[in-house]
Amino acid sequence: MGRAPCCDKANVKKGPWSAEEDSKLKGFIEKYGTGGNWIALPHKAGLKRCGKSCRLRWLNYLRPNIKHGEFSDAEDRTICTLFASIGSRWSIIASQLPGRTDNDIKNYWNTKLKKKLLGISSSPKKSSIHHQEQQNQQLLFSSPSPSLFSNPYININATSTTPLHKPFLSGFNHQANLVPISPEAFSGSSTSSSSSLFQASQYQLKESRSSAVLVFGGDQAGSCTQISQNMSFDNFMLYGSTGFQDFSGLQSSAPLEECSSYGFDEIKQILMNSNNEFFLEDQTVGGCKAQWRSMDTF
DNA sequence: AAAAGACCCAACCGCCAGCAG
DNA sequence: ACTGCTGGCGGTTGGGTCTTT
Repeated sequence: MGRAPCCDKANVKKGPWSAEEDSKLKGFIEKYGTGGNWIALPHKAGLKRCGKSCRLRWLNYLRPNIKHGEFSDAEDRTICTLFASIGSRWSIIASQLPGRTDNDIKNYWNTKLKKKLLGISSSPKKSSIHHQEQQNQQLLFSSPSPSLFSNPYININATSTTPLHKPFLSGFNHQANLVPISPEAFSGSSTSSSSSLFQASQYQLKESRSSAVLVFGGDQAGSCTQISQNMSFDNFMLYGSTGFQDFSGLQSSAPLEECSSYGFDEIKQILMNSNNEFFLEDQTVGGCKAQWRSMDTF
């Protein structure tokens, strides 16, 4: 036997909300709050709606300070970066964009941003899509053009031959106001050892407020190959895991500058010369095999 | 001008985790 | 420990609108 429905479906209205319904719901919540019970709310507010429907309407439309309309470039970048890092965790992504709802971002991603990143025009002929993707891929993978590093939408991903955690770190620079992602954001994808690593990463993020962080891997806090100089690298995201499975040595917390084995120019050169794959050898622990790919893998 | 196709987005659906009894 | 309920979430849908033919 299935679960009992949350409401009497025969007696609830469905479909678009009327202005009168909006007004009733808004007025009630502003006056009494939700009372922590959405199921009972519609009856109290005099609405013939399912509680879930009321909740959705409030959260996505009626709630104060909801931002509607065009997404800014900064918002685009934040969405891209987070999507590359944590995937379709829309509620988490929304929490980094004040005024935006998860539904809004999800719709925006599915209808516009994804296409924008792939360089697909708004009304492509079907046969041209594949060709366009191929072109994009070619551009990302083979061109050593400097434009590669000024394209705000390029994503770089790293994977290990023996993946342990995905992702173990995500660093992003949202304007000057960097907001570290909490370990809870990755529940289900982390282990105790990666949690320890994450704590170190969080510290590093805070310390590099005005610059981007690139981490390739490592089995100790101070051994991650990373770049944190003042460079316009805030559009790049790379994550991966080390080939080492033993995280027990996690205890050092070397300053950022000291644990960088590679400079920006070196990384740039490696990426330009790579054939979709490269191996980074960290002076401390060995290294990690990393790959990068174009956005069409999303 | 009309039909067809594409796009957009509000809303729904079903699953899952957490909690209370 | 088990069960049922609720809130929260992500995926999907459907219908209105816009664009193209």
